[in-house]
Amino acid sequence: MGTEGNARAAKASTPAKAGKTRVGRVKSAVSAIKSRAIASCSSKPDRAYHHGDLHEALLLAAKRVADREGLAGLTLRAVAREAGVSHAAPAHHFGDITGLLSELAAIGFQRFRSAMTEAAAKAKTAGTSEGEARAKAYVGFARDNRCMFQLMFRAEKLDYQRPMLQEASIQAFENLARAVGAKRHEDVSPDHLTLPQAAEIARLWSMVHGFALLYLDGRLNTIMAGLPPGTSEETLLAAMLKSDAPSKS
Amino acid sequence: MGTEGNARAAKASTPAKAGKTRVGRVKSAVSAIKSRAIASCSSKPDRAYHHGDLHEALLLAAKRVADREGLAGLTLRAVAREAGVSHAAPAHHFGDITGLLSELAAIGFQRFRSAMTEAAAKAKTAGTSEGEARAKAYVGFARDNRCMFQLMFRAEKLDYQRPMLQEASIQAFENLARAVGAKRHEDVSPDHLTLPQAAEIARLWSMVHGFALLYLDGRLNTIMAGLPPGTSEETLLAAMLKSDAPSKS
DNA sequence: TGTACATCAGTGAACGCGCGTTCACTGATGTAC
DNA sequence: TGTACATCAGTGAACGCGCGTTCACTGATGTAC
Repeated sequence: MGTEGNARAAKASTPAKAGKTRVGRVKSAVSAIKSRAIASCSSKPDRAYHHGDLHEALLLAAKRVADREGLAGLTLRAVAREAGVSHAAPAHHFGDITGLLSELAAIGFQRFRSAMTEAAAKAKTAGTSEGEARAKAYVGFARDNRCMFQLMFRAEKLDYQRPMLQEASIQAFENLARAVGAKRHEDVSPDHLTLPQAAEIARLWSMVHGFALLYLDGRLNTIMAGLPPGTSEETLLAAMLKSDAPSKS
Repeated sequence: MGTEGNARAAKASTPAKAGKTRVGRVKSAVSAIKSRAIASCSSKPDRAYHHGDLHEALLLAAKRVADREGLAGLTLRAVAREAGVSHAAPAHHFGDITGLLSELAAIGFQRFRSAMTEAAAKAKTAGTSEGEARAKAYVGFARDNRCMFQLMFRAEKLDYQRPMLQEASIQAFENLARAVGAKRHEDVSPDHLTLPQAAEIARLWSMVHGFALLYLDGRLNTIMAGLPPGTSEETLLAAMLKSDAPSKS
């Protein structure tokens, strides 16, 4: 066992946090982002006193709780129940609820970025619009991972000082910036933006983010109600993207 | 008992209806929307055992609590404390926390709509862009009423079945639809939209809504960090709106 | 090979907290007479 | 004018709930010898 245990050797000298998180402080180091945690449903054999990889199991459990109970039901105790361990166990790994949520959100950002990158790659080979594919993947991720998405963009629940989350979210953003750069046939550096570049990033991001959130909160129903019956959100999204301004370079 | 030693004023006795909310059930009728509740900071004289207008006072208190403590701190007991009444009092007026939040959100939608309408009117007389004025008012409202805005668009906390909230939010939407119609020089009926009309409503709404939320959650900082120091969110918003597609009619 | 030992992941009982809800009660009020 | 009364807004004590946190403890594990 001790699949992660060796990480202990590499004592986390990350200056960010003091000793609250006992186990987790090491595992949540930047490099430790484990996207597999959520993606793969590991079939563990019966576990004994020592779980083996409770850290990952807790993240899986948290995802399940979020999907089932919503964000409000996502507590340390609920996650422990879901994972079948004592309610004090999660605190060992994540310190507190913010630690758990921040790591969960970090994994979410990773998967989010992958979803968009893959969609863009597929569009490229298919010869369709990369930007549109990315936008659809953005909204699709929000739809299929409702709670995860809400969590990722709900600053009050997260600690963006945690390097793991910070890095994951910044990478997702840089991906977006680069995509806009490609669209404009410019070399867009996220660190040095011109106002027109920033405006276009903001415009595309806001548009697709707003659409996703209005959709999740059911506010788009007000629009859908005025359209012919049977029209789907996908149709509306596609029409919206088509009506969007062409990139000016 | 009456340890508070406060005032009384007029009285709002009204016949009863059915339902959980004892007092509130009547007051929360559709027509009873009192935007003054939040707008005016009434300076009541000392009230006695009977408050006079505790219903309104509780809404005022709720707004203050939300501004100070955030959405998570907005509980029936906190509102009661803020208003200086017993913790059981709010249940008399709102039935439960959802009742209080829904009514608060309804008032928010009213003020929200007014803010945009007034901004558009001012722009009209000043000869500047009405649409841009509306968009700036949208984001400005979110900035100045952070928690209220979050509440208004956080479906999980609200009961949109309540007529007061339903009506207020629908009116806000119809206003938006009409504004888009004016921009397109078309007669836009929210009940019968063409797909291009719906797409433009969705595009503008999503854009401005997404911008507001990304701003509130601090996500725009990632963009701002790439711009010359001192650039404000207002500048970015203005640039974004300028880069937006001209309405096609 | 076996044994002794240090490590530490995970347990479970206990604690205090703030919450929503309930309910018998209090007392201010308007109104009927 | 005064009195009696019904109404009901607001009180405050009590209850149960789920939460996070703490901490002494348990026992599986790897390793040194």
